[in-house]
Amino acid sequence: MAKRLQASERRASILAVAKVLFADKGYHGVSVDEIAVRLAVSPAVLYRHFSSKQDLYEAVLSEIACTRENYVDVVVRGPDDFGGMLARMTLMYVESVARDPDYLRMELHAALEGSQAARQFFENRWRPFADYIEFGLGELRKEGVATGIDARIAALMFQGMVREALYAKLVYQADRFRDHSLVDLVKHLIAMFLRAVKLG
Amino acid sequence: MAKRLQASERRASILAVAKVLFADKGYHGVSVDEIAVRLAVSPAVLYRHFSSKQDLYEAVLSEIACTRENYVDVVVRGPDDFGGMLARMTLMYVESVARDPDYLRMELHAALEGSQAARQFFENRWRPFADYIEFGLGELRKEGVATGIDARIAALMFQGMVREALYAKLVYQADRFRDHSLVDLVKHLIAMFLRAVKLG
DNA sequence: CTATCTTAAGTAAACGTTCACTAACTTAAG
DNA sequence: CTTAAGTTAGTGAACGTTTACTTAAGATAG
Repeated sequence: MAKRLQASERRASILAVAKVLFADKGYHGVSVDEIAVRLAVSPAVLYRHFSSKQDLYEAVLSEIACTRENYVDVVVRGPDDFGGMLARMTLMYVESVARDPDYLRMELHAALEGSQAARQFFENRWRPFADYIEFGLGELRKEGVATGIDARIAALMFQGMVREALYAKLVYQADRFRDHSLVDLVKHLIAMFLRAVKLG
Repeated sequence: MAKRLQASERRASILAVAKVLFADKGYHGVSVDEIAVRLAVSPAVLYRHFSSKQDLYEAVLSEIACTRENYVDVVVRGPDDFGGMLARMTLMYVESVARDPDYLRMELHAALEGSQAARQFFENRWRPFADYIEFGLGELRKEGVATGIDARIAALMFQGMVREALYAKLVYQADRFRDHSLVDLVKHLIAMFLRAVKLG
């Protein structure tokens, strides 16, 4: 018999194992038995904590989707120029993703499935950047700089380039970039982005 | 009984139907029976033309992955400045993807599965851009412009921003960009990219 | 006729899920 | 402090379904 855990601990352990497997192979790629085997527990245990496989999957998805970065520290500590702040926010985000790449894969799965969670991923993970860029460029325009830029499209560009760096390093593991660390890559990209919005 | 087709026509019709379904739901999300039903044919027909479900999937994947754009027209017709050429190539690519969004989804599936095809997708679809950017920036540097840019990272940025635009419009269908056509979006992005590499 | 293609009707294995049951812990009366 | 009753966590086999795949017989064009 498997070790007896408190309901809350067991639930957490199921979520942790399911997350790794679902991130790796997607919903249909993982069987309930496989999850149970990894937990060294019988399949029925899963149904004590989740009403169905789908329910477990959605719990995994929403746990990841609902995680938000707290950028307060980043805003407080350091100069408040647009580029510097954006760089600090981005590096914080990128480093947190690098620590847990399963997040990236789950985001992709959610996007392909068109699930509700895909929207949450955007709201909690990317929206802060889009908002900061739209706001920041708006302020700068009042000062007569960064004029003639569509802030929304700039935010799209930013999101795309950061995402591509994350994919290249964490999903594709393209060895074209073996000489650049992820942080290094992101710093280059931000410098280029600032030029793109006429702040370089 | 279903209409009798020549082997080659039947094979092609199977590939066409399987492509739509696999692009939509991924390998494990589609059953052999489902494909057969859509073809109005019995499952055994599939096994006459493909040795297994996996074999059929790989045929779909490699058919898409091996498609290459022919950029000759684009290179010949029009001025040969770096920005103009890049824009024409990109628009040609983007329009071809818009005509067949299943390609995009299959590329994502392949990436998540880490399949061999993922490499082919890059080689046939994105590599031409990466190569053109690396070469073009190299030439420009000799003329003393666009200096101090890492061409490889610039190519990453370019790929990311184009991909993000495609996702936003074709996969996510984000209505933040309902006012911009895909072509419009891409033109803005290219203008920004040129500034990012000091050519704006 | 006959070679080729399609079909209906299967197979065994894997799937998600539920079941009757047992082991371990918690509680409170004697 | 014991001990019996009650509660929670876990088991493993079995359920009905769906899966990928096969076989043997029927239909049709050349």
